[in-house]
Amino acid sequence: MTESLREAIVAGRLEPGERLIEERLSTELQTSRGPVREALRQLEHEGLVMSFPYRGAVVVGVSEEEVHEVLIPIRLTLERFSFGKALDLLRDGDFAELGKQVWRMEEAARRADLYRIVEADLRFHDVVLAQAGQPHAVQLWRSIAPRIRAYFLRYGRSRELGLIVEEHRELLTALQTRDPEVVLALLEEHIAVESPVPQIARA
Amino acid sequence: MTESLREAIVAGRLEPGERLIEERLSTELQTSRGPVREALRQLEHEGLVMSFPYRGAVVVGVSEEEVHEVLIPIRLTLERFSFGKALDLLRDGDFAELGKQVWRMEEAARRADLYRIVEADLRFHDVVLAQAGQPHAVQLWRSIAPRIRAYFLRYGRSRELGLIVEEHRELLTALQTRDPEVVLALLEEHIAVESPVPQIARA
DNA sequence: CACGGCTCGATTGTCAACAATATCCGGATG
DNA sequence: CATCCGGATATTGTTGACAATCGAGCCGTG
Repeated sequence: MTESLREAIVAGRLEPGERLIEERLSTELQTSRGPVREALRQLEHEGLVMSFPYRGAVVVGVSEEEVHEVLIPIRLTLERFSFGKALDLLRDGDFAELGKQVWRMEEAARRADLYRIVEADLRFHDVVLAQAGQPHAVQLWRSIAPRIRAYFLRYGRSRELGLIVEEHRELLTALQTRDPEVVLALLEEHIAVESPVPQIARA
Repeated sequence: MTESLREAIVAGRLEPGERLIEERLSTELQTSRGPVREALRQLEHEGLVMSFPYRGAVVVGVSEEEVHEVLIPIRLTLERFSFGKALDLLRDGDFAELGKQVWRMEEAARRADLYRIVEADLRFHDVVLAQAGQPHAVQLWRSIAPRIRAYFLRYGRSRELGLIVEEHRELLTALQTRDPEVVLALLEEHIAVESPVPQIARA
């Protein structure tokens, strides 16, 4: 139910700046104000909404700059760490799930369905993150992922959709080797391409 | 009110693993279950608590590894970006507030009061972050800061307390020069010392 | 006409009762 | 004796009513 609100924002049906009134939402979503409040808090912590005491909540956008300079670097930190941890913990069922997401991406790429590609893309990463057994990393991942999703959908990258599929296919086979070197190298590159100017000072 | 719950966890009066029952908390805190629920959600998004549907909430700890490999690197990303942004935006009032925090740290260092030092330390950084005008950066900062606080208080660093004060004094004067080079160099070092092994691959 | 205070409508915050769900424990059963 | 089923209990999820607060518009006053 918080899901449908999130979708409305992420998919762009609700514009940044738009007010979210609890009572209106509760009637639209066929529930009472309690659950709506919790949903709004959830979205607030996913950075999709900002709220102020006694003044309500508004939809918030993501600047390209913050995506590249904050969200993507944080994502890299989280994934580097978690993929390394997950390597020895992934089981057959997980690989099956990952394969399923790659397959979904294929299907979606065939139809040029950006929405479903991004969905499967993030789900792929979520599966690995979740298996790494690092509570704070998952928690933070789930906090930033929706914003990245919103950004990808709004400013849909020009990159060939097929490339995304291919990269994940490679990532999956790399994971199956359980070799940190290979996996982290691929991962780094996969995420970095979306972050034009890494601002790490070079000696 | 969520403040007092947070304090109890951060200061270690509530051990990791301990259950948090809404009704009990609501009577202790002289309020009803509604606000308690919201507080628990807040703490969940600060990573101090984990909760599961129909099964309640428990206090969660922070592993040293996640602090060094996840929280501190993320903190670095956030502060590098935000300090740069804030440089041109800090006003006299802000510098006054920063000076006040340095003064508080002095006082606390004199008494070897780790709690108040950490409090003023994080407040110092919050002031700058808040002025940078980057909503996602502040939001994420406020999400990770409490865990860092909990970690510092629990595994109080061995570093000389006086050093912390000195570093902030330098940081403040650097900020007043509004020179990015100087500020970022100091900041990088200040935060890095708490992160023994930066895992950035070096060529 | 500008401005400060006041009232009022809209909206969020709080509360207490009720519904739904999970866990624990005892008893029947193979 | 182990195991599975069922009810009792503890706890969370939901709801509707009430209280507190904010912001806009009105009105009097300088």
